[in-house]
Amino acid sequence: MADFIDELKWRGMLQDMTPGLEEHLKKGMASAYLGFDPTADSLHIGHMVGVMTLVHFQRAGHKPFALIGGATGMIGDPSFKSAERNLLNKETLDHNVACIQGQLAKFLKFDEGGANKAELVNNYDWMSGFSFLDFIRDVGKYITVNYMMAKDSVKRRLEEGSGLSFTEFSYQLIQGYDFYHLWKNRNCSVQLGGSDQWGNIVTGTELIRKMEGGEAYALTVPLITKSDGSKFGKTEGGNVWLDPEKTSPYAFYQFWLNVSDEDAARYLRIFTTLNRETITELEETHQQAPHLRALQKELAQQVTRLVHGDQELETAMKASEILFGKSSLEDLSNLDERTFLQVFEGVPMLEIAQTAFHELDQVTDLLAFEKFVFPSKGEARKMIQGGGLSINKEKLSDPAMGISFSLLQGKYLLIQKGKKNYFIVKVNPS
RNA sequence: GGGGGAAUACCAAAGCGGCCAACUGGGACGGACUGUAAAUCCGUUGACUUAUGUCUUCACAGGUUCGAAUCCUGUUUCCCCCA
Repeated sequence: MADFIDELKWRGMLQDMTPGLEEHLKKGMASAYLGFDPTADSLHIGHMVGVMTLVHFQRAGHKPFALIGGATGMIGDPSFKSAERNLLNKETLDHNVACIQGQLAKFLKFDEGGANKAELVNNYDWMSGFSFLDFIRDVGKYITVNYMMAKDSVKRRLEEGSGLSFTEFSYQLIQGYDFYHLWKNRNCSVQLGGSDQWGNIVTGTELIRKMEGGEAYALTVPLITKSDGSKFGKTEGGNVWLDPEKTSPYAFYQFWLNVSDEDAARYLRIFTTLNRETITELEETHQQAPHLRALQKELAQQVTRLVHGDQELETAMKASEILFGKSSLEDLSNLDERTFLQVFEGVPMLEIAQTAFHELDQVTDLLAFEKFVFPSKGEARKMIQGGGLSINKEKLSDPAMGISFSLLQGKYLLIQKGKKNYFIVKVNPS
């Protein structure tokens, strides 16, 4: 069985750790936790680094806890104060917790894991009944304000002069208490987290030592970066979510496929469980034939399969093939309607009555119809003249041409603006 | 409070009476090339349109002129210098 620390090291996932952690883990099965904020009903790929850290922890024979910040998520928003809103919020949180748990189950073994099966805990369970007075007396007493203010996260805010509410200031104490609670009740001796969590985590180990003289450890993973300096995990459309409703498996697959060469090798180490030899091999393959993009393909397939399963991966690959491969009108015609709709799921679709459709004179009339593809005929014309428009995969050359395209499945037209922008026109009989 | 300067399209920045819908760079969007990449090259970038046309723009409101983004007056905002 792989050694957790070694594993993280070669994967480039080890930022920092407290002394003694390595020895501690060598003694036998240990437990660690990592927190997620239930701010939405889905995780996004930024969370996956944390998830994978837990995965490696479990694969190394240890017991992972995924902590959902039900309590911290609740106090995070000061506008939810009234009892009524609070209750509503609780429902949302429950919903979010349930969704996130479902997603985590794809990565971690919750049921069949045996002694080191994963567990989900929610800090709402132990924080909700904790009175403020009890908290500041039993917990706050052990940590000095001086200590808390020395944290980078706090220091920076003070220096910026942007202000820091007491609530935000106390956050590290609450997170510290979570660690204490799990250490005390669940024998959880390690907290994992992103490098930005170092200060909060260490407050926890400090609390454990002060309150009970106990020993606990911290380990952080580096922030995921992109080689061009832009923020990881964002596309023009926003976050890349794990929820297929929010980010289609196709878009998800495409995200990974489009990762730069430099990033691909790193991401392969971080986001997949492929072993060292396999990755090294892929890197060599890539070196010899970079245009084949072996790294990206493997990365996209691995991660999409992990998150969405084989079925969805297959559809995503098929869709990519049709959208970007050298597909023709013939290939399109050969698709059955179900596959067609699946491939073009999420593509804007305009429904148009047959009578109205036949009244259109030129292509530009169609393209500017209800401002669907273009806001004006002028723009449509310019795009056609620039050679940037295809219908049913066949490039248009004359802006003044009439409409004489064969409808796919007798009712669809596939309009393509540029390389990646698709639109579908559906002609309805009647 | 006194003196000087500036406001131009998504951003930056030319233009200083007609040749200006406005140079140029960036960005954005297309095309070629390619690896659905990078780099490079090309095109488009006020609106409607395709006629060698119309309309709306150069802080805002007026004025001079056949004609102004360009000159004059007032207003607003910003910058610099002196108190």
